[in-house]
Amino acid sequence: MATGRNHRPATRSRGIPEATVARLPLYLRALTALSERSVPTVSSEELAAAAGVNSAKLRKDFSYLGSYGTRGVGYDVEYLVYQISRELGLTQDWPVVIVGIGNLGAALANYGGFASRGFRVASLIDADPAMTGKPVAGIEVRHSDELERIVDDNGVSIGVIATPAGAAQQVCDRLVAAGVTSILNFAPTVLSVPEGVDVRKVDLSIELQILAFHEQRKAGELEGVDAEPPGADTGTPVAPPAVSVTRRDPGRADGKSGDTEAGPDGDFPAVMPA
Amino acid sequence: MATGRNHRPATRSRGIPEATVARLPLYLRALTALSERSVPTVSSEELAAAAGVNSAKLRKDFSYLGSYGTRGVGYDVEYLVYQISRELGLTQDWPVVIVGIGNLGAALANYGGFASRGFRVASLIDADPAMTGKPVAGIEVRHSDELERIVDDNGVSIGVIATPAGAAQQVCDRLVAAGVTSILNFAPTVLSVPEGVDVRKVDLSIELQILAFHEQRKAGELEGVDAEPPGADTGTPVAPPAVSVTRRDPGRADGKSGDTEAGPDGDFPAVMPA
DNA sequence: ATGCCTTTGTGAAAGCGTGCACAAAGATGG
DNA sequence: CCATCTTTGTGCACGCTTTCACAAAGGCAT
Repeated sequence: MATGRNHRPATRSRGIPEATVARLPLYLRALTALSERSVPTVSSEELAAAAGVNSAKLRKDFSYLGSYGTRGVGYDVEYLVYQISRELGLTQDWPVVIVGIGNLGAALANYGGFASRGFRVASLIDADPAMTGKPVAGIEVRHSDELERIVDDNGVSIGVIATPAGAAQQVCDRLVAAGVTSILNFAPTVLSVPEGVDVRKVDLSIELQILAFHEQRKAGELEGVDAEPPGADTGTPVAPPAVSVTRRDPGRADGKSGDTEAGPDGDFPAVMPA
Repeated sequence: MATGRNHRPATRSRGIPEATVARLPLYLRALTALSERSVPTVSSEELAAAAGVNSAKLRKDFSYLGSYGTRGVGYDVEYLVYQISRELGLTQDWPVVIVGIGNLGAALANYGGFASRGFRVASLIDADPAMTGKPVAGIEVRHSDELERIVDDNGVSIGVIATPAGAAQQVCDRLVAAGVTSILNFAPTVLSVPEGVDVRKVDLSIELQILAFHEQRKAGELEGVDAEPPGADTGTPVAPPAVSVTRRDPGRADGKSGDTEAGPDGDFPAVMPA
C-alpha cells in the first residue's frame, strides 16, 4: 500500500483521518468522470460503487469535510469536486521535480497530464552528465549539481525520487536540505528524513510479492500442494537449502542472480529490486 | 496506498494478517541486503530499523510465521530469507504478462531485475498493431488478439495492466476469462472482478494528491493562509467558482484542461489522470 | 398542506492494528 | 553448574477504521 512514514498520530491534520484522506483522490476521480458526463448529482450509493468503496464509509468520509449533501437527493457533483479539490490542496499549483531520469523517470516526465491536476513538472534532474541538456518530454534534463538552485528558484516543495536505490538517500538529503518537504519515493529503500518531512513510497516489487502470496494461497487451498502444515514445527532451525529453490524456469542460468543495486539491470531502479 | 479489493475478512489466509503480509517484502529486502553482506544473524531491533518499522511489530509479524528466532541471539538471516520467500511464494516461478506497452509498460519490461525474484515476464502485449513484433527489452511485443493463447500457453496467473483507463476493464475481463487470478492495475480505474480474483492498484496520482494534502496542511499551520475555518458552514451549497482556481502559474493557458482518457497526453495512462 | 419516500449524517459497536512491557528462553562467562 | 545478560515471543490495552442501523431532513406528489 505504499505507505509513508508513520511516526505521527496517524490522525493528525485537523480531524480528517488519514484513511479518509487516502480515499479522497478516489472520490475525486469518480466525481470528475461524472462531471465530464454532465451528471448534476449523485447519491452516496452510486458514487461509492464508482469509487469501489462502501457507501457508509463514503458518507462518513464526506462528513469529515462538512455537510455537502442534500438528503433525499444526494451530492452536487460540481460542488463536491470543488470541495475535495480544495481540501486536497489541488486548487493551487505544485511545482514538482523528478530526480533520476531513467526509464521510469522518463515515463513519468512524458506523462503530459502531469499538469492537469495542480502538479507541474518544474524540472527533470539526473546525475549522468550524458543526460544533461537532453530533452525529455520537452523539458531539458539538468544536472544534479543544480538541484539546490532549481528547488529554490521554483519554490519546489514536492520531489519525486526515481533514482537507483544507492543514490536515493543522498538525493533525499539534498532535496530536504534545499527545502523540499514532501517526497514520493520510487527507489526501493527506506528513506530517513527529519521530522516534518513526508515520504510516500511506491513499490511494484512489494505489490507483486503480495499478489504472489495470495496466488500461492489460492493454489494451495485447492490441493494440498507444497502446503506444509502450518503448525509443523521443524524443530531445530535447519539451514535452508539455498537462497532460492524450486525455480522451475530452466533457462536464465547466467550468473546474475544477486541483483546488487546499480547492477546491470537497466536503469529501472524503482521496481522489483526486492 | 494501492490497496486491492477488500471484500474479504482482511485476515483471511490462515491467520496471517494482511498488514503483516504487506510488510514481509520489506523485511525480505532488508534481509537480502544483510545476506549479501554475509551477516549471519540479526536482532529484531536492527532488522526493524533497516526495514523502517517498530521492532515489536516486526517480532509480532514473525510470530505469525512461526518461532524462527533464537532468544538472546536474534534471527538467522539465511533461514529467515528462506522462510519469508517461501511464505510469499517466491520460491516458485511466476510467469507474468504485461498488457499495454506504452511508456510505463516499456519501463516495466526494461527492468531486467524482473526475473530476479521469482517473476518472469512471459510476454508483452499491446493492442496497437504498430507495436506488434517490435522488440521491447528483448521481448517481442505481441498483439492483444493473442492474449488468451499467451495466458493459457504459459500458465500465467498474474497480469499487469498498464493500458489507458478506457481499456483496462476490458483487458481485465479477458485476462480473468483466460485464467489470470491476480492483477496489478496501473490504470486509474476501479476494476470489477469476480470473486476469487485479487486486484492491487498502483496509482501515482493518488500518492501525489495525498502528499499535496499534507503539504497544504503544513503550509497552513504556519500562517493562516487560505485556511478557511473548518467548521464554517457556507450555508446553502453555492456553486464553485470554477473547476480549478487559484493556480498561481501564469503560463500554460492552453485549452487542454480536462484530460479525458485516451487524450493527448502521451501514453502514460497509469499515472496522474485523477 | 400533508404524507410518503429517498437519502444523508452519525451514534454506537465490532474489528484490526499497533506498541508497551514483561516473562520465558537461551547464550555466555566464570 | 549457576548467575547474568540479551533478546525473543506475546498478553494486554489503546486508538483508529469500518460497518450497522436509524433518526432527521428534504423533496415530491397528491
